[in-house]
Amino acid sequence: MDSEERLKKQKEIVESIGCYFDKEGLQPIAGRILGTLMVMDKEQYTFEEIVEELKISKGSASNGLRFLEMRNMIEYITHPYDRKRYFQIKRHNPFALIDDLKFKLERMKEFIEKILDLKADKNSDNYRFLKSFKEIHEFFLARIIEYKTEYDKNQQIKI
Amino acid sequence: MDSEERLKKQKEIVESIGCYFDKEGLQPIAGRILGTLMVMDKEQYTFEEIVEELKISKGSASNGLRFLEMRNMIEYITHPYDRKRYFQIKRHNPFALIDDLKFKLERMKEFIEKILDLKADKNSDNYRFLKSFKEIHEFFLARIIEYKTEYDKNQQIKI
DNA sequence: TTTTTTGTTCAATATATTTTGAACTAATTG
DNA sequence: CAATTAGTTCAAAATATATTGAACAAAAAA
Repeated sequence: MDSEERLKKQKEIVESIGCYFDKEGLQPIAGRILGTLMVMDKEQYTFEEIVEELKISKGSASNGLRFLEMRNMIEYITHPYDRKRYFQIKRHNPFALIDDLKFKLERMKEFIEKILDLKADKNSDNYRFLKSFKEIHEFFLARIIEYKTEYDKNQQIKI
Repeated sequence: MDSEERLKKQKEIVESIGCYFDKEGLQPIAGRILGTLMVMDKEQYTFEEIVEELKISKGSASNGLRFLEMRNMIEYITHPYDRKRYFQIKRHNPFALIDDLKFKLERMKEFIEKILDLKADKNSDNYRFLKSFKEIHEFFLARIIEYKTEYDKNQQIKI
């Protein structure tokens, strides 16, 4: 595969990643910025390079980068005697998706507990369903920590 | 706690569940409908009852109910000689959140494989990070099936 | 057949989100 | 000090999404 063909394919993936994250609740431009930082061979982009690469306004770039930074998806580094910021994907939370599930499970569990508490009929179909639903949440929550530990252990063996 | 007080608290939870699902990408009205079906003591609502309970237009109710049905979050049952549809929360997929994670992990894994494949430098920081990211995805994916099986086994012992 | 019930559909309105672009700031360079 | 660099901010425009309400449809009841 020649360099030009690869570049074309990479830009296609940037777009499809953009779409994906768009559906996940990112702004379209934020999705494309993230895609660019993940996919392209260049590992660090300055503000101005993002503006050029994606052909967007400075305002949008500023907004999108702040958005991604706040969501902990990117970060920037700086160099001495250089005011530019070099943006790159944040490389230190590979558990993001799993942590996200953990958060949702916890949140949902809280809701369900309140709901159960307020139900008049503790024998109703909804009561029983929600109770078993809560138990599944607890079951998976209890294991998420285990899995992380197990994964870390596996990693150490590899090293 | 008297009945009136309980009702008030239940309606509060309906609102907070509505907000939560709103952030998760549901329409505000859909979130409230779902909340109502989860929280209130009444287990089945007709179209008209939803309209009254939430004080919304018929169009919104029609739209919200269709939306929730398509997302497999509610269902309706009917009775002979009765044209009304009785809506209730869908009680048969307690693994929804977990299945959702599974889907996301699979989706992300596909993206990452494509990205890795197209990277020019297989020794770059991003390449190595994304590779370990992919491995975590595979690790958890492999376990999700196990967990379901394990959970089902636990349930059978209980019964 | 006419009326009522139980909805759906769709155009218009309301609301929220994204994006731009111009004006601005603060630091650095000449 | 003036000019340049590297952005941020914010109001306005563009776009997308949600909601309403009126008109409609299909089945059942009168």
